[in-house]
Amino acid sequence: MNFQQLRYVRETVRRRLNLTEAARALHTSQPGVSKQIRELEDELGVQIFERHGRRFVALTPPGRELIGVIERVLLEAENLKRVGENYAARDSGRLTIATTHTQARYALPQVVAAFRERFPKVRLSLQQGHPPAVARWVISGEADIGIATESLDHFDELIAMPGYQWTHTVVVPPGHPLARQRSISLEAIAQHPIITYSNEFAGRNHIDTAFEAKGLSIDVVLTAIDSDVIKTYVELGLGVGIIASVAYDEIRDRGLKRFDASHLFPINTTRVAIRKGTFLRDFTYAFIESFAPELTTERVNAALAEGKPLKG
Amino acid sequence: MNFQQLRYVRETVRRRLNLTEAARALHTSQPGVSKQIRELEDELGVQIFERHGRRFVALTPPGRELIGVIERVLLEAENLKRVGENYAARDSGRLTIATTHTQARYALPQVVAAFRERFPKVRLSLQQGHPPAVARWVISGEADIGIATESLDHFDELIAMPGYQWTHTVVVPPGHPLARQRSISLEAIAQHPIITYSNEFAGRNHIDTAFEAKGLSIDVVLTAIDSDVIKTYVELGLGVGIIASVAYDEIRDRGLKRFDASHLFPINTTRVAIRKGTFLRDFTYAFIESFAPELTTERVNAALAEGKPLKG
DNA sequence: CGTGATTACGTTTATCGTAATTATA
DNA sequence: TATAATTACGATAAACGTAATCACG
Repeated sequence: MNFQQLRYVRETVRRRLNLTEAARALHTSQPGVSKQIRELEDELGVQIFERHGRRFVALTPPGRELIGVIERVLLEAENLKRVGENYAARDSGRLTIATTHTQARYALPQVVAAFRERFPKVRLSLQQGHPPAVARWVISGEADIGIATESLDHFDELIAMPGYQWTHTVVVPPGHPLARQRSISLEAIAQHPIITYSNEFAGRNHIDTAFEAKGLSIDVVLTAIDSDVIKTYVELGLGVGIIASVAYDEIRDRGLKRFDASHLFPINTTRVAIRKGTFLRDFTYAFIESFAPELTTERVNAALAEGKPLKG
Repeated sequence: MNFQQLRYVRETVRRRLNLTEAARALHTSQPGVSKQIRELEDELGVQIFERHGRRFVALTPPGRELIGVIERVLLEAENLKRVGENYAARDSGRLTIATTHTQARYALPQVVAAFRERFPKVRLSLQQGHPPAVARWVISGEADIGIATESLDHFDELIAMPGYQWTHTVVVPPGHPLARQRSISLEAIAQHPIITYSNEFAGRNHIDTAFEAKGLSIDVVLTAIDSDVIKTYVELGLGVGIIASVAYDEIRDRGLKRFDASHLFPINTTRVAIRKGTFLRDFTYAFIESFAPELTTERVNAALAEGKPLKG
């Protein structure tokens, strides 16, 4: 039994039992993966994969149990490397943040800038996608931390910690009928076409539920994952924009009339997610704390210890 | 990085940083261990062991962090093997029970007999020692489960579950002054020499505290880890015996006068301990349940899941 | 000096990739 | 027939044991 065999099995499962894909993903040859998996099965004395002739069609019952343990072995093995790096090269390494557009564009720039100044040797990368993808990247280890407003707290494998809270803002172009009003209401908005975030993004749930609660039906003419896209189409007069308050820039967006909508839609909580059982580098703690000052190393560690029970 | 390297490091730590002993314990050569440990250190980029010249004198700070992770990796790797065996050979394998004399001699025989009948192919072994040793064997994985009355609930690495409760019995030889009495009191016992269990054994704590609570000083003339030894010396007239009730055999011990002492000393709880995070074979669950019927597979699993937080 | 870690080196074993083969949908 | 896993085999590299060396207490 060796780590390579376990990696092969894990990757094969992740690639939906396609051994060829797994081999490609791990930059190795298909026969090698095939042989190693067989040897692991021989050593453990059980089949992990159910085969129809030569095709992998499912995990066997022991395979289903094994895959959980294999994930844990590999997770801890990766932790070993991280502990090493944390001492060997305290201030260099790599930090991958999975997040959504709104966070990347409006909430993170200051944090990233400060981080780069403090840890110039750390290679930062932002992995951008919709919230379920953010969660998936963190779970698989492709990203170290995830930052998003939706869906991060729905996964057993993750620990989601509240980062900051925000509300929505309504924007309309200068000539719009609503632009003359002093304040705004859900009823007023509902009479116009709406442009806002796609499903599963940046508090979109909260927008829908707020209208539904008042029995209002709305006409969403355009959805985007991207506040800038939304603002662009609002400027073109396509509708009323509902965006995150942070996405309104006083200077750059002075062409748009803004209404505070914090009383109209529920408050949104943007969360920071880490995978349970992961060892975090010192600079990862620093990044999290810089993003959300309440999330100190101690508190993150406490959350990590709390959430530890993976599965019996 | 491979499992062998991790095993070498773990064993070296267990052997108090003596690499030669570690090599011997793992049936391999000293140079091999030396080289592999160095290669692991190179790969992780940190020293695990602090060396004075060529001697290992301590764990370095990263080493202290690594050893915990290494233990977990290897624990999970052993779980992989157990899962495999659990399916490959459902009813054969090996079960090692660490326990004390009293349990082995009086509480376990029926359980063992029933177990052997149900799982004839499982090789059973009893590892006998004092309670701290029992705990140590379970923690190190040398034993699968531990059964003892003392000290099992003092270890973070263990999950200790209440198995059964028992009380003490006082025994005296026929000619003893106390033998004429109908019942017995702590005050009466304290006037005679006492023979009972060694420290840290079979509720010895409870015996001492009961006397202390009444301000009685006692004269323990002989201690043993072994109820049979105690009874033998009581028969010889050396003193009053205080033993576990289960250790009194109505037939074999009819030469001794017995007093129930359940009202004199606190109730003792014998616990079953398993190491946190361990995968248990089906027959291990069966053994535990046979020993303590309330400890069903479900309850043991629940305790296992509860206790999972190892360390952040 | 004895105990204990490291270095040197040859043997053995395991791993990996290429090419050919076989089986499935 | 295209896709995908297995078998065969040769090249490469890793792991291991023996013997010799070096360093601390």
